Amino acid sequence: MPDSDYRQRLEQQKQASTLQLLFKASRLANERALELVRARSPDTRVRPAHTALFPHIDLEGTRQTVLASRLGISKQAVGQLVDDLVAMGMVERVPDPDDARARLVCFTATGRLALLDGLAVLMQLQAELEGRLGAEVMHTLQQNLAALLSALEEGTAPG
Amino acid sequence: MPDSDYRQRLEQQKQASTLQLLFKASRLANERALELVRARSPDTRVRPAHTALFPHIDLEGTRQTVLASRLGISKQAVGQLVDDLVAMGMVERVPDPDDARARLVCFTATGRLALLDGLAVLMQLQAELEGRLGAEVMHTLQQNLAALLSALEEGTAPG
DNA sequence: TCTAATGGTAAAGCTACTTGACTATATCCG
DNA sequence: CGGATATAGTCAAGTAGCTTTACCATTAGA
Repeated sequence: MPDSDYRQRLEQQKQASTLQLLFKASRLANERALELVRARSPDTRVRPAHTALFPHIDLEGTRQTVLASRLGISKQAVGQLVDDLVAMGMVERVPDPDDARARLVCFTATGRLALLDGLAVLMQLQAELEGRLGAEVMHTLQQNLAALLSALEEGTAPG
Repeated sequence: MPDSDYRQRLEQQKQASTLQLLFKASRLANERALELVRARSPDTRVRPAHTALFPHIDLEGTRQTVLASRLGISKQAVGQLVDDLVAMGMVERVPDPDDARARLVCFTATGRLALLDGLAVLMQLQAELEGRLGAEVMHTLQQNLAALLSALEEGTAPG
């Protein structure tokens, strides 16, 4: 393969790199959010994987299997994260009245406060980014990401 | 805290979830790409972390520290990935004529073919998504992601 | 009522990193 | 020139965030 061909393909790659942008942006945003959390409460033991769970826990409690499917991860992974959150006093597992196998993951009072605090961090970062990008870009980005997400979910579901 | 307040905050969270969309989309796209790779060559030992390196390796070779900074990960992490790729015969480490400490990571002939093959996979996925979202959405998504990325990089650099 | 599905746990392993400590070479400077 | 400091890379160990496999308890369906 001559160099010229190779270089040409590399050019194509650059054009095809939306997905790589996605990966890198995700990584960086994650890191940045973690920085903010640590700056705000340096002794926190809550990690992003935990906070990712938070918005999916309903007020009346949510089963772990439901959390797993909402997050797109295994129920065991959810179990581990919930274990951690229970140890931190953020959530508790209460028996599900409708099914003796199941338990509902519910926030404690502490957990709710932490949720709101975490929310504040996310909004801070979001506001920071919006300040640089403009509200419109931020808005269309959200729309397009949502579309991308559903396209990705569509793609795997029927297979 | 009354429930009504709590519910209201949750609504805010939903609005503030661009970043969570980003995280989830990134995860899914990664998985989808991996599926495609495995469908194409079931016995491959190359993983996404390896292929992420590929577009950053220049034709004339690239130092590991440079790769690390381009990818935003530690030089040790790059070292590990390059170790793997060397074992697979994809790349080789050649001495840097300008610096006896350094070595240049270069593609082997095998590596170049693998690169082009991986590129094809990425473009396939990209085309698949573009088919669902439309070229325009895909294009603005790329633009916006690039903007987001530079905003994120700006944010950490001066700190 | 037997069977299959579902909710969850236990244990181990894997990927993709990180940190800290170290060596070898290079560069700047008095 | 010599010495401090920076840089390229390696080695070893640890961590985060999952997964897979195996299993138990309960429930739902034929």
